[in-house]
Amino acid sequence: MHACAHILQPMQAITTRAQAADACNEILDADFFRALCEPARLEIFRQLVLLGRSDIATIAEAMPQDRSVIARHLQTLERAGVLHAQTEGRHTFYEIDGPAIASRMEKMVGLMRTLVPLCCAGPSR
Amino acid sequence: MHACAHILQPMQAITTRAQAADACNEILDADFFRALCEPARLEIFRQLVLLGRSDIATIAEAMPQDRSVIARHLQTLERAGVLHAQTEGRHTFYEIDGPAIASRMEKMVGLMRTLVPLCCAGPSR
DNA sequence: TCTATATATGCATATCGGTGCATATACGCA
DNA sequence: TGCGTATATGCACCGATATGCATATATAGA
Repeated sequence: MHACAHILQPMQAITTRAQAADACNEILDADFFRALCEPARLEIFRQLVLLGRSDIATIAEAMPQDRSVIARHLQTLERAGVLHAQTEGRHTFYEIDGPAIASRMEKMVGLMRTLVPLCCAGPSR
Repeated sequence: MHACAHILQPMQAITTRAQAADACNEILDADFFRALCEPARLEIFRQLVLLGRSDIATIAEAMPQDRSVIARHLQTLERAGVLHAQTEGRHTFYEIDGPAIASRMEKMVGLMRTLVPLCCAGPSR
């Protein structure tokens, strides 16, 4: 079992569809996906890639929407675990939480790989 | 370079934030996330885990919504690349496209891991 | 303390999307 | 061909949400 096997396989083996369905409830989070399904929020994410850790005003400069709208989108992304927020004086700085996102998505990849032999290979069998 | 390194690293090295931002446009698809952000569609996905390849009526039996609603959700999931559709006579069968989802998410994981040293470690530096 | 700035929030509005019903279309079967 | 079934689609309704403006709150600096 080599170094990154944890990416491909979940902690404890899933051998039945019922177990896989339970794992879906644990791993697939609607709020996480909802945070990333909005073009405006995806653009904010991209701006944070370009700018690195930045405050709201700096991010809003690169976008057409009102600052208050950007501030709310940033809150949404932070609550979904996509960004990390840090307040310093009057400024609130946001930063992409890359490790957290990668970790969540690794679990999803592991789940999908588990699903293949269980339910992606023809009818019930 | 061992077997699953492609999961952790993108095809060609990304060394600048501008390149990373371009990669975001390629890899992060709003439609894909939108398909999975709706609880009803996530439940359909879970039903397909439990049932395996099934037609619309079978899936709809396990859900409170009207069949037409389920049919539309299935179309949405199929267009987003989450499910695979196959019509046989009067029936349309849907199946989770596990390999496709895993492949997409692996790219996302690779992107996130690339992002960490570029823009998740403090302000512009 | 007073002022300017950064962010947060209440509110109204417009758009988007999920839902159900009615209906159309397509197919298998007698 | 005629009937029943499975799916697709047009339509209207309604709740959720993105947006912008006005305002409140908080903080740094003079």
